[in-house]
Amino acid sequence: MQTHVDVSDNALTERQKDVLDAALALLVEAGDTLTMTSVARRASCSKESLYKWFGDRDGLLTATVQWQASKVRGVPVDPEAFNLASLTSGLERFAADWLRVLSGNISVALNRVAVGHAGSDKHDLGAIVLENGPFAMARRLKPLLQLGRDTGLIHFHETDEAFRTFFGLVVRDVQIRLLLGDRLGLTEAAIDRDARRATQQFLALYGPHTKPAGDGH
Amino acid sequence: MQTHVDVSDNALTERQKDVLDAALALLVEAGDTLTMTSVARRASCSKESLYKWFGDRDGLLTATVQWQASKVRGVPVDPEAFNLASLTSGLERFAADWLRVLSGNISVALNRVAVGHAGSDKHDLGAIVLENGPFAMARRLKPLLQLGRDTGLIHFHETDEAFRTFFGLVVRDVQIRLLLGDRLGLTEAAIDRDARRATQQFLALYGPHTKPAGDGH
DNA sequence: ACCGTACCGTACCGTACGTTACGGCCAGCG
DNA sequence: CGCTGGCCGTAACGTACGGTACGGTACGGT
Repeated sequence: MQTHVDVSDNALTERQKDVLDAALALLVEAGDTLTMTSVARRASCSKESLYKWFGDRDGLLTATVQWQASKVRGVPVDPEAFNLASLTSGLERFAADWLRVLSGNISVALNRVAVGHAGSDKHDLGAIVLENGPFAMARRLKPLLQLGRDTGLIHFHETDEAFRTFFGLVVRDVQIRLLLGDRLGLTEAAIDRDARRATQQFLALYGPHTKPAGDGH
Repeated sequence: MQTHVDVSDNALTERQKDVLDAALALLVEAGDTLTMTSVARRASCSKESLYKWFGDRDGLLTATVQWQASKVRGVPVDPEAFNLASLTSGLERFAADWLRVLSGNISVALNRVAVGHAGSDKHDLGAIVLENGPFAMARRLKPLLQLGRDTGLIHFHETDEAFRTFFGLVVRDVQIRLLLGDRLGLTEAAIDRDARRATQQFLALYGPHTKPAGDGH
């Protein structure tokens, strides 16, 4: 007996993708209180199909999380002429992208259910979100950091330590406050400003010996 | 008709406190899946009493969160002879305390249920945890930061911005990873090291014009 | 001795929801 | 045309759990 549907392969019917998108929408609206019936109704499919495709409620949630994760992939940075300007803009773009994702409805909803199910779970949603959230971010950023170090633009011993500092400077208390229900409406302008500030602070700590940067004015 | 039990006053019987401690323990063990029956059994009290005292399940959870919050109060800093050393040690102590609380079982469990209930909630647990978590931390730290600025030891425009940067440098990805189920066993030594590193980085950004600090190796 | 109050233990009720089963519709195909 | 298989819609089942009711006990006040 196989585990019904494997999302890592693209073994998903268009129909099934539609169903998962419906589940995603409901997850955003209703959080973890979504019912199998509501998903079936929203997607205009039968509960029988839901159980045939995804096994059980947990399987549906897992498939939904993985489906969303598979949509966010990609966007690596490829460096040719690499200098301080491209490092800076790379960090800024990365920070802005990350803040945009974090503050989006979908990310907040998925992180909420994953946090709620963390640990005591068959398919451990927490691990999946962890893998496709912070860890994926680390994997995407580290090459840029190491390139910066190799070219002598920034200095650190542990890549992981540098990454985590950058993470802290970018995210700060934004994510936990959003998860706890604080509105904190991040405008596009505020995101760009935060991304620049975080990058300047990071460069002040690890970068060329400029004088330390303040809070951005 | 009043709302059953007011935790802000100490209008709690010893018996009721015992019940809330039992609920807290169950929350740590079982998360949001704790049932009224399980609380009654663990606390050796009747469900009738639970409903008389706390109204409903939500009221019990709310009272439990507030009860825990009321235990964490206090520990303000009072400055007499204030210099760079006392600012540094104040920041370090603060950071270490915060990391210790954050990584404790109780904090993780409470943040999990609060995140799960955020928004769609009668007694909005998310707001309560927000108030007693990040916001309380900000209220406790800001006087120290402002004292530092008044005495010319550090420089910033917005106290809130300075606080949030410190928050980011201290917490980094620790909290979200813990909430998502990452073990990440923080030893006492690691916490002290992180507290010192975060403080040094903060001072490098906002403080006296020393050269920027690295990641502490 | 009697009453009211507070509480425990437990049985009970109602309901929501996960899960399963069934009947009907439609498409592809021999 | 009739068979088969996949899917929809819906009804039904089982259960877990929130919430309530009730009998029994201890205790303080009068």
